[in-house]
Amino acid sequence: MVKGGTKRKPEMKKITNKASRATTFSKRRDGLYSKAAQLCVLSDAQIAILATPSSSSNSNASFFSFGHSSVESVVSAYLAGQRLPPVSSSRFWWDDDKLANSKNPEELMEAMESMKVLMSHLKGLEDQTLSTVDQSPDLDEWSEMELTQLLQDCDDVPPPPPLVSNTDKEEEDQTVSDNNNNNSVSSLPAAAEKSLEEVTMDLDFDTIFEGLLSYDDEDLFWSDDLLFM
Amino acid sequence: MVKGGTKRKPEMKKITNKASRATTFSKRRDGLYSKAAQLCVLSDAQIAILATPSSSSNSNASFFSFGHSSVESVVSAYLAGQRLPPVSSSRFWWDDDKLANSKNPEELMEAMESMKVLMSHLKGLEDQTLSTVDQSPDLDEWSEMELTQLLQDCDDVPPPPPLVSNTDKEEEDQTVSDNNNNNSVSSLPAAAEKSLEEVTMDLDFDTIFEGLLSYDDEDLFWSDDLLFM
DNA sequence: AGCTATCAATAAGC
DNA sequence: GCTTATTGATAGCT
Repeated sequence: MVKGGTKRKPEMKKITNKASRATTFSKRRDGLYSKAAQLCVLSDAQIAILATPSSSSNSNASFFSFGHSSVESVVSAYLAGQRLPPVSSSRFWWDDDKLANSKNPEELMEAMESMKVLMSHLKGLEDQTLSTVDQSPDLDEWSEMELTQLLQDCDDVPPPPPLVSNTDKEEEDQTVSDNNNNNSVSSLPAAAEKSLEEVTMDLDFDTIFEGLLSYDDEDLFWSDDLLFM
Repeated sequence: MVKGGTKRKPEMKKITNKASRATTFSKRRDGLYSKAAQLCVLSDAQIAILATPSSSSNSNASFFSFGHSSVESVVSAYLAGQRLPPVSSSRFWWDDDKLANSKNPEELMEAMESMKVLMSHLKGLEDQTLSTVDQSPDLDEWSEMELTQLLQDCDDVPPPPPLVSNTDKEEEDQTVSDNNNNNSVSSLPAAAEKSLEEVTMDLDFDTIFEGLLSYDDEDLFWSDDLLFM
């Protein structure tokens, strides 16, 4: 039969079939990242994209960053996003209303400490991997090293339970520090059980590269700002 | 003559002509936001995009958010991004290396305070505008109210100068608290001099809507999660 | 800002 | 995952 040609203008509403929805999300997200990468190269811009699939999906949230952004700022934002309960209305715990309204200095200090610890670990992570990154663009190699440390660090960083509001509508919501919760859309401990290749996939660095490299090689341009990747 | 038809496959490298680069950035950014909005509707996903044009451009950074994200988390992230010097390698001041390595409790507390003030003001902003938002989808109306407060708040929030690293290569870099610095890519005080419509443009809420509404009306679907906008 | 010829993204089917 | 007809995005022009 014809392999294409049956394509019709899709209705702009939520795709009911779960498998189709996941496929569409994956395809279109790749397209979105590719577009963003092109825009960055053409216009010398900085772009960051955070994409979280619907909670009924099995895939994890992925983060995309391009331009001048450093690796650790990407990972930092990614990590920070991971610390949320699946259906929280605020994307980062420091956006939480309780924290915004808090008059308790200790609570604020605790939040700041959590952030400091997170950043310190990310900084150490950077120092540890910098030499490998600079000499080779081999993603799998340094991603493995980075992620090993990343996942290790994650267990060491105390999450700030009093700062994360309990979501009103999620009955099965457990504590943030529950490391064995596989139902979480994108908990790091769950991710640790996957192969490192899969985790790298979730970070979508390879998707970014595929998108860029799919362009004709002779047309491809690497600016200094992109070389750190 | 023919109006189209001269299009050729563009080289994937930085566009040298400044005007063309700005045009391309604007067009492709709109396309990117439109794609993101479609992906959100089709796949029930949450997407956030932060796009900063090249520093030689006159246009401001814009932020895009869709899905479950609340308005204030969008504005919060937008505001936070604005507080950076133009060519800083870290996107948010709390990602700064100095802060990450700091052993000074006062410095950390100061950072936390800045963040708290920022969030408190954004919370108050939300309370003030909530009634207007709920009853009407008229963007210009509540955006004007919100932005008036937003710009007011901005002057009240003390920036954290010791926490922002001095960029190595920017000689003309001034202090962050210099409210009259028009060379800043996207300083809020500079934005305040524009009409409120233009500022709203920078926030790109209307672009988002245009993108969605350009679809055939009968095919358009509004989920509950989108109604808050 | 608007137009249209090209070219890229992708929905449906293997 | 791979393929291809179709739809959508957009470069160059005005």
